[in-house]
Formats: sequence, C-alpha cells, structure tokens
Amino acid sequence: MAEALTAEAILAATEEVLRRYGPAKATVVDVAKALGVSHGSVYRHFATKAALREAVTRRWLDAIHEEMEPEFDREVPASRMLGDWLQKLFDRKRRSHTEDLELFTTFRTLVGESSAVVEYHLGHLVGQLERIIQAGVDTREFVTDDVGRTAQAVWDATQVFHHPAHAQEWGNPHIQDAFDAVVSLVVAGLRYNRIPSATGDA
Amino acid sequence: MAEALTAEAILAATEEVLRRYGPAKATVVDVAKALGVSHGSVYRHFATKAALREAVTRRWLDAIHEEMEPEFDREVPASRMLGDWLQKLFDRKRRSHTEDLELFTTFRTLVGESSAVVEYHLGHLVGQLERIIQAGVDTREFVTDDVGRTAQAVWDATQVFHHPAHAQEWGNPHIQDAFDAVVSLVVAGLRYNRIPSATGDA
DNA sequence: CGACTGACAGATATTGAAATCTGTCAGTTG
DNA sequence: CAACTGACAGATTTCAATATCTGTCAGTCG
Repeated sequence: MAEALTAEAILAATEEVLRRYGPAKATVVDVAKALGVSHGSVYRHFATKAALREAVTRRWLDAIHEEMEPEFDREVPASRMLGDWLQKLFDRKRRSHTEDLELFTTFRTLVGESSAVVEYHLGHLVGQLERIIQAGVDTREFVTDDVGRTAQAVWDATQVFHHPAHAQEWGNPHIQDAFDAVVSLVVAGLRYNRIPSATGDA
Repeated sequence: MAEALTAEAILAATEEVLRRYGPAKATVVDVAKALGVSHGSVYRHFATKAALREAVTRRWLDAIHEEMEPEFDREVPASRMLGDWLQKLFDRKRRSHTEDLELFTTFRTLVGESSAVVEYHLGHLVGQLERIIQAGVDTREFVTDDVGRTAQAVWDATQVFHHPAHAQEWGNPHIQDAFDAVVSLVVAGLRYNRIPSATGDA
C-alpha cells in the first residue's frame, strides 16, 4: 500500500512472470499476484493482456536499438563498421539463444504477437544500417544508387544470422565461417554495386 | 486383386491423402483405405509411417532438383544464369505458396520431419549454384578463392527468398524489388570478391 | 510360399465437462 | 475522488475418459 502501482512496476513483474512460467502459462492473474494486487488493478494501466505483452516486447526491442546504435569515426572504414555492426547483432542474438534458450523462445513468441512493434524495430535497425552505408558512400568506399534500398538488401542478405527462424542453425560449428563468407560477399558487392532502380534504367 | 500393391502406388495414394486431409490428419489407415487394402499391407513396403512420409518428401524434393538443373551455354554470362536460376527457384516457391497454400503448408511440415532428406536436398541445390559460379570463374566473370564456400554464401544470402520460414513475406508487393536488390548486390560481390579462407591470410 | 488380412497392445489424439482466465464494473477505502 | 477490490459473464484452457492410430504377427488365401 505504501507505493502506488506504476506501469513500470507492472512491466517488471510481467517480465519476471514471463521468464518464470513462459509465454503460454503467464497470466494477468500471475502478474497481479506477484505485485500483491488484484488483477483488476493491472487493467487500469494496460487495456488488455495483449497490450501488456506488447509493452514488454517494445521494451526489449528498444534495448537492442540502444545497444546497436553505431558510433561514427572517420578513422574507421565503413566496411569495418558494417562488418562489426553485423557481427555484434549476430553475437547478441546467438548468445541469447545459446545462453538462455528459454528466454529466447519466450521472446520469439512475444515478437510473433505484435507485428507492428516488430515492423518499427526492423525499420529502426535497417535505418542504422543505412547510416553506416551512407557513411561509406560519403567516403567513396561504397557505391550505390539508392542507399535505403541497399541497406534493406544487406539486411535481407544477412537474415540467416539474425532472423529467429534460423536460430537452430546458429549452433552449427561452421556458422561463423558462413557469416564471414556472406559479409565478405556483401561488402564486395557494396564496393561496386549499382542496383537498377525499380523505375530507372540500366 | 488384379494388380499387385506397389511402393509407387502407395506413394501416390499417400500424396493424395496428405493433400486431402493435411499432415496432421493423414493416417496410414487412410492410405490403406484409399488403396482398398488393409493397413498391414502398407507396412510390407514401408517400415514406419515416418519412412512413408519421408519417401513422399524425397520424391517432391527430387522433382525440384530436376526442374532446377541448370543448362550451360557459353553465350550466356554467368551473372545472367545465376540471376535466372535464383529467380526460377524463387518463382517456384512463391507460386506454390500463393497458388496452393494448403499443399505448401503440408509440404513444409513434411520437410520439417526429415532433416536428412532436406540436408541432401540443400546440398544438391548448393551444388547446382556452385557449378554456375564455377562457370563464371572459368570465364573470368566472377572472382573467388573458394567456389564451394561462395556458393554457400550466395545460398545463405538469398534464404529470405526460398526458406519456407520467410514465406509470409513473399506476399509483400515489394518482394520482387527486394529480390532484385539482393541479387544485384550478390552478383556485384561475385565480380570482385575474395573471401578470406578460414585458415588463410588476407 | 509370398502377398495379404485382421485382431491386438501400446502410443497418440479427440472430446466434453470442469477449472481457470480475461476483461468489466459497481462498490469500497483512505 | 482516485486507486483499488472482488464478483461476475463469456472465452479459453486443462484434464481424464474414450476413441483412434501405429506397428506386429499369427493365420488365411490363391
């Protein structure tokens, strides 16, 4: 009674409950129980269970945004920045998959529930990629007609290394080799690539 | 009674039953019923239900091999062959997804059941890619230190356009654009790519 | 004698009744 | 009066009984 119930406290409790029981068993009643309040109170802050889960998902994804935010340094070539950024993303995903499979699975389920949040998240990451590629274009290291389109292509070409549907492949001992090969291919492509625009000419 | 029960007839009936009832409902009893025999007879030809399903899967995948077999023509540049091959594979997958979603889903389920067959299938397709890339290397159109490794990289980079886990994205109206962008990037990479070998130097 | 049947045991799937959960809201409390 | 409770209706999930399926094999048939 001493403290007022905040949205933040509910989110923290929800994360805890999700981690404990998994996405299939976690209920709003569980969250309320963990907070020592009635489940009706939770509904003062989140209109539905789906909204509550979505808020947790958004929080998790925002943490990734922040961690992945690229730092620009004129001394570092764009190809290096790009490789490091992709490696960092891959490492993060792979680590969370191997070190806490249960949480990873929970996360994947939640992500599958709120496509709007995910779309925003993906757009944000591709935006970071775009800025790195733009830096490469500015220094003449990369060549492309359409930075946004190319950033999306790089994202698409590396899906195997960050899309959760491919998580089981991340345990393969040769996966780092495969990653290096794809990044190398993509970087080579960026050095001399002119993607014909959808409406443009050759 | 006139005709003896053949493995071939059982496979055809199994395909029909799978198409009709889906992978979850299709039973060995259904297959036997469709053939007008007791289900015990089916077990004379296939040791288990899993083996039966696997045989159907192998058959389907073999049909893809055959259809995808590249034709070599010295007049056609390797980049064109590669693009056409990838486009053909993408079209085939996308078409089967949009035109007969139910069968596609059934197919995906079966594929998920027999990893050994799938591994063989993937190896076979990557082998076809390898031959195309080798043709490009022979004509100096492509540059690479390791054709097998590069073929795998091209495969990995285009997963979004053939891995069934990404099927829902194939309905996106901009998917062909995304495909073109990735293929263009990959082809540009092949024109000047030296993937540092795992143990080699820069 | 080789191809097939049909009854069987154990494993798996289906079903429907009971329990639990979600979302609402009139009422309680400080 | 703002924050919360707890009882409620309808939706969803659980669970145990029941039915079906898989895989085997002794026995039938031509």
